[in-house]
Amino acid sequence: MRPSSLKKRQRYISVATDLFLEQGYDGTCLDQLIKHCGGSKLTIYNYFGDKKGLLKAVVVELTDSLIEGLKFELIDSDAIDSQLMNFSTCYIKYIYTPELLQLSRLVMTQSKTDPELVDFFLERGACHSQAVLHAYFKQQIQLGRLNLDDPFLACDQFLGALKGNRYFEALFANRIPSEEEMLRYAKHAVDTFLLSSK
Amino acid sequence: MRPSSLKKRQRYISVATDLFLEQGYDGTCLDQLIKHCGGSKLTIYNYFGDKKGLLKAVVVELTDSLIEGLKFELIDSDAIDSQLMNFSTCYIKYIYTPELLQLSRLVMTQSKTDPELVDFFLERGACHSQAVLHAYFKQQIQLGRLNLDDPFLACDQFLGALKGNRYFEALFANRIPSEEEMLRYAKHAVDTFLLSSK
DNA sequence: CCAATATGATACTGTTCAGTATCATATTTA
DNA sequence: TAAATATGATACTGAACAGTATCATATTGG
Repeated sequence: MRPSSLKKRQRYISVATDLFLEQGYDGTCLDQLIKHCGGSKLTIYNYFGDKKGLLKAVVVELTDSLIEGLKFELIDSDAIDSQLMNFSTCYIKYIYTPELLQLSRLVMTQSKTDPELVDFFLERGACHSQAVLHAYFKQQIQLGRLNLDDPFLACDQFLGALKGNRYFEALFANRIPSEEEMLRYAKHAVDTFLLSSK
Repeated sequence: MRPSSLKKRQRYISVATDLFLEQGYDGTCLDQLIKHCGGSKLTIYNYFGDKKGLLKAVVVELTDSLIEGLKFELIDSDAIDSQLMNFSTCYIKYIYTPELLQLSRLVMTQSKTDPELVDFFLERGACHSQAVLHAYFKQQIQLGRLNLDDPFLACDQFLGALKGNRYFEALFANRIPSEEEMLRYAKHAVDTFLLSSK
């Protein structure tokens, strides 16, 4: 690839992201991508191999970028209540990010044709979140600030509670709660969790 | 429609269910359906209008049948612990039913082209489960056996905890836990919940 | 500057498939 | 039984689209 082509490649990925998220994989044809970006099919096939390769590039890039949204500041001196609340609001905003919801639907449509893509997506999404929280739980247990029989399961179910049954309405029908509601969900989940683990 | 055609119509739905669940909506063509069932396209179009109509019929029938799996026996004299455990094991087996997972993926692929179908599916799935549990919670609160500030949210998050983060691995990648694991999940969720609400 | 190569523009190929058309045959109802 | 109608068998139409082919042009490294 030519040095001058790097930008063009990025632009393909960026526009393909918009199109795939908005119209789905099958709903997007490569001619449409070219209409937006210029270039030609030959170039796209040089860069990405085939349409699936383009999708993979889109998913890699987007998961990378979304994962940034899960970074939260942990102030050591804070009580566990506010630390958990901190994580939870961050997590709940993350899972309701419109792009993540669209991406989830996009990836799921590939579960039959590209299971590896689904695995990749889960690795960088659900599994990663859980690893972050799990590390925190184990730390707090060692510090004696938390008491959990089964930290892994506690983690799994606490994240489940944060999503709630409500999350499926967002995932399937794209109905996203207001930020105010998200905070309510987070608070309720944290309160309930702490009542059961102190 | 002829009286003698009712069976044939049922057979179309039944075979289409298998094909759609196994191969997806776009992955299934009507000629394939006819290969299995006999008949002809004209008949299919008479019965269902178009391919989407067939899908709708499949979803209606399958949600109806799946919802039966959520019936559980409630013994009044039982303690709330065992009643909740009863519901929870039933619920968790329900959500991990292979057909429901396949159906969920099938319906989600239609979120852009047929949002009404998605609403219908949510109504008969997630919303219905929540209504069942919510009714039970309110009853138990009135009986003074349960203490919840916000029964609706408690319900939402208890169902979320039962699903856990783990559920997404099943939904996206079709990795289904063993029955033994399901029972562990249910027990942990119930124990945690009761610790926080008594 | 020049050969090697990447790209742009465009047209083409081959396939898949929903939906339609046709006509002969079977079923129903009156 | 006869007219009306539903079905079966089959072929067809038209559109969509991934992937390929071709050739002229632009960019690169040596």
